[in-house]
Amino acid sequence: MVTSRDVARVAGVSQATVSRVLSGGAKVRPGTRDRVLRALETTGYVPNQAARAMRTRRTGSVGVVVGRITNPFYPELLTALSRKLGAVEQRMVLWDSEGPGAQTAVDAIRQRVVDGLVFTTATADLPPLAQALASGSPVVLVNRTLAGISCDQVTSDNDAGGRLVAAYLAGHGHRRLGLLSGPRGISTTDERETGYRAGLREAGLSLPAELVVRGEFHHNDGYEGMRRLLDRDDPPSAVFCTNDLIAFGARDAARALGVRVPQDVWLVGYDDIPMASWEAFDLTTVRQPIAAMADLAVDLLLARVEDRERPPHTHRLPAELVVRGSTAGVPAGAQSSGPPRSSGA
Amino acid sequence: MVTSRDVARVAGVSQATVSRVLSGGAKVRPGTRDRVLRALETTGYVPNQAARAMRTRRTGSVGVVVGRITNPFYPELLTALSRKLGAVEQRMVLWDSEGPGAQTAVDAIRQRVVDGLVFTTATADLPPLAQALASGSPVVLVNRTLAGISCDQVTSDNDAGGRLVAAYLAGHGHRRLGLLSGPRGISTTDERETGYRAGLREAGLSLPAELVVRGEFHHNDGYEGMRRLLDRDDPPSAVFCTNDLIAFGARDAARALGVRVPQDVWLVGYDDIPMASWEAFDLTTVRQPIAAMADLAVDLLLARVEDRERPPHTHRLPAELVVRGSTAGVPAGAQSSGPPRSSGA
DNA sequence: CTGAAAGCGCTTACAG
DNA sequence: CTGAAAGCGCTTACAG
Repeated sequence: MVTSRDVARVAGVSQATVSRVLSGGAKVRPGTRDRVLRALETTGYVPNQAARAMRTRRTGSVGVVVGRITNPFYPELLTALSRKLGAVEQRMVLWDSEGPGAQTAVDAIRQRVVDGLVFTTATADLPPLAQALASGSPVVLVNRTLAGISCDQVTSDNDAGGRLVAAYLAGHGHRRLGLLSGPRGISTTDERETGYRAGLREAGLSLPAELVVRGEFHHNDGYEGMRRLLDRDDPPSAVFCTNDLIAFGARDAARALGVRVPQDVWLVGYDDIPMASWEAFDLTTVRQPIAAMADLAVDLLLARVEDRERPPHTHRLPAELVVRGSTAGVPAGAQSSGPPRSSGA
Repeated sequence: MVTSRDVARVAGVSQATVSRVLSGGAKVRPGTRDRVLRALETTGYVPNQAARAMRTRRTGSVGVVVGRITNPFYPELLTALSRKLGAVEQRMVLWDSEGPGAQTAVDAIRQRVVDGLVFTTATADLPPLAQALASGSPVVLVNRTLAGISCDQVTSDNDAGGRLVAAYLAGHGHRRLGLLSGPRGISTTDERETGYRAGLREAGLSLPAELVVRGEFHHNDGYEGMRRLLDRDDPPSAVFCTNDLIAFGARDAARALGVRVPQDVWLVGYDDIPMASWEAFDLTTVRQPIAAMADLAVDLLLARVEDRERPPHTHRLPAELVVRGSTAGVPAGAQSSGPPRSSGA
């Protein structure tokens, strides 16, 4: 393995000078620089990152904690984070938040393996996260956020997204509305639900408790939840699912029961993952600005690595409704259209 | 930040003794060990990984290069790799093979950021991979393999998988068969196609050139390819898609054209990603042993990190046919059933 | 502008 | 069994 000392010998300079040429910042006479550059070339030198990290206290790596890789939203977010990190020349060290991953990730900051951490699935009772925050480690939350903690956070405006859906459905004459969601206590879906309820209220509608079904965030939960709604004597004419995966399950349940979408029931999801546009689902959904969220999260984290004292902020980026075939109308307000036929299930 | 020197002072021993207690291997008198252990506890010491890496020339991290995160197979493989790496207490540094990721990953070995690299999307003309192999860096290929290179490789037996599909379809009376695949030159799908052709040949059947459509590996490629097959006067009665994503696209195309699956056409995929079992697709497919592949790949890589001279091997793990609703029969041989009605498209 | 030197925080021969 | 010391490969004051 070739070291900066080897390069120095070839260039006929001191090892420190090689380091200066590499760093770019320091003043080096052009002739000297050229000799070093040539020596760098001939030796094929690559700096030892471990040594550099020890001296500079910067690893050039960022930790990312993702969960539920089974939800295709996370691979999307992961890709966006990976792209951004590559663009700012940072490496990505990845952990799964299921299992001991979160703790290992937090340890990695103290071990000087990463400079900071991006959490994508923060929950209130995540001890490792609390520990990281208590020790002042650079941490940013993206996607899921946590109220009342001092930490940079990035989310899309889930409340506004839920309102968009409510306004859209109410604006198209729906009066009997359902909700399929995940467990409580998760910021994203809680906020979407809150916005949805608020939007319905403003339209003079309410969300009957019997038309709200909660499960986990899997396809099967949407499937079972939708069955329950459609098995009723008084099923909803439109159902909002707080993420696309649940909506896919719901769509499949409707298919299995012979209930047509959108003729018999409208379906709206949330996330706009790529599958949402597939023919099988053709799902109206709320699109999160994933790339912008990832970019901002990384920028905030790196800023905090440089300055741990900067005041933390929570950022809510706007989301937009994407209308597809699972609802049969243009967005409310853009054009009027009659209410859909009520469900025949 | 607390160092091993701080721990030593608290314990009243030398810094070297702290290091010995930490390493576990060295002999330390029980009383001394206890004092160090207590000091470790009270100080909350965490070893600096950068310093350790510099001394030991082991980073405790493995690089993983994944591509096409848009194909849900890769998140599955990634999860399996992540799980295995966690189990052997290795960190995962992730790069996307699209863009400069592969080169950055290879550089990371020389930079001593990772001890070795797992490639999941090797292709013959990947210069960074060639470079890594030429320099003798620890590298293992999983999923996609490359013939004629000296490197540990792990794949499922794609050839046998393709044969399974051919035997199954031929055994159920299909005589006019189609193939939807990706571009040539990728080991996985090439081998599946080869096996499929061989299996058909053995059953006395051939694969007409006009019933073979190639695209990329996206949903839309399957969609367009299936349209072309179904638009023919003489469409196939069964179509093998060399991965599930293509099969989903094909399924959606059939749906759009009003062609029923499996009544009008049988559909078989490859991978058995979780979505394959969703109602919308209910896809007969070939299941790859992803966890076993990931486990083996990591074991091989770590073995090579310890001994770069060990002879490389290519491992092919068995795959199995999973029968679902996109074909209307139990596996050939298990029970006889008549041929399906021919396509009405 | 450049070199000699210190030091980042460990591990591991080398003595004793 | 334990300590003093060397050294992994860098960066960055400190002199000059």
